[in-house]
Amino acid sequence: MMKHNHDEILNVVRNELPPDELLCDLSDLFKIFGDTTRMKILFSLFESELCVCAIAELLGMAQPAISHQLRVLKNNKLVDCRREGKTIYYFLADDHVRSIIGQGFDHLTEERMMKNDKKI
Amino acid sequence: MMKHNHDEILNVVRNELPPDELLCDLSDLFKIFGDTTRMKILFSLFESELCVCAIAELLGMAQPAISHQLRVLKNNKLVDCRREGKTIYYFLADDHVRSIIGQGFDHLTEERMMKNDKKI
DNA sequence: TCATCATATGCACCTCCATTCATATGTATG
DNA sequence: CATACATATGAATGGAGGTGCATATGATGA
Repeated sequence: MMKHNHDEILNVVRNELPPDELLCDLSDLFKIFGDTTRMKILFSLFESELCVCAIAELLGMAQPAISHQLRVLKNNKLVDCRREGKTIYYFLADDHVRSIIGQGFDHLTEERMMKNDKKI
Repeated sequence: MMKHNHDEILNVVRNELPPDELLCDLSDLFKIFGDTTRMKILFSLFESELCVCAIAELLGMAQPAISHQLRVLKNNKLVDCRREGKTIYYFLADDHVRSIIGQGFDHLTEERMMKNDKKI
C-alpha cells in the first residue's frame, strides 16, 4: 500500500500561507497577552492611567516585577507613559488592545455557555 | 515627606477588575496563540481541513510535535477533528479564531505604518 | 490475525522567561 | 549637595512548556 498523498491541497495552502516572519511577529504579539500579570495590568489600565507603585500595590507584587512587565508592554506599543515629577503614569496606547482582549473574552464566554448547555 | 497616596483610584480600579480566575483563563487562551507552530497550524486551517501528516509535511516538522500541538488546540476548542478511515482531518472549530487573529494582525500592520511615517 | 499506515501518548531534555534581590538612575526638596 | 522617594536595570534562579524519541493505539486490507 502507498502512503496517502496530499500534494494538491498542500500546494494551495502553501501559497496562501503568510511569510514565516509575519507569523512569528503575530505569535510574539499574542505572547504578550499570554501572561496573567500583563493581563491584569492591561485590565487595570482600562479604567485609568496608573503609576507603577499603584499597579504593584493593586496586584500585590514587587515593584521591579511590574516595571519589567511594563517595559515589555511599552516595547510592543501596547502602553505608553508620561512623567509627572518623580511619578510615571502608564496608560493604554492603542484601542486594538481593548478589541483583541474583547474577542478573547467572547470566545471564553461562548465556550462556557456551550458547556452549560450540555450539562442541562 | 510622605509616600504618595493613590487609594481612591485604586478602590475604583479594584472594583472594576474581573476575578483572578477569569484573567487567568483569558491569558491562558492567548497563550495558545503565542506559539509560532500553533499559529502556522491555525493559518493553514484557514484554507482547508488537513490531516496530521499533511500539516507535519507543510511545516517541516515531526508528526508527534504536530499531534501535541493539535491536542492543545483541540482541548481549547479552537480546532476539532473528524476521522475518515485511518486519516484524521482537523479543522477550525470557531470563527472567533479568525477574528482574534485578525485583530492582532491589524495591530501589527498599524504599528508598522507608524514606524514608516516616522522614517519619512 | 498479521503487517502497514496514521495518529496519539509518555518521558526526558533543553530553552525561554517571569520573578526576586540588589543596585543604579532620576527627580524634587531642604 | 545630601536625602528621600519613584522607577529602571542587571544578574541569578526556578518553573513551565515545546520538541524529539520511543512506543502505544487504532484502523485497514490481505
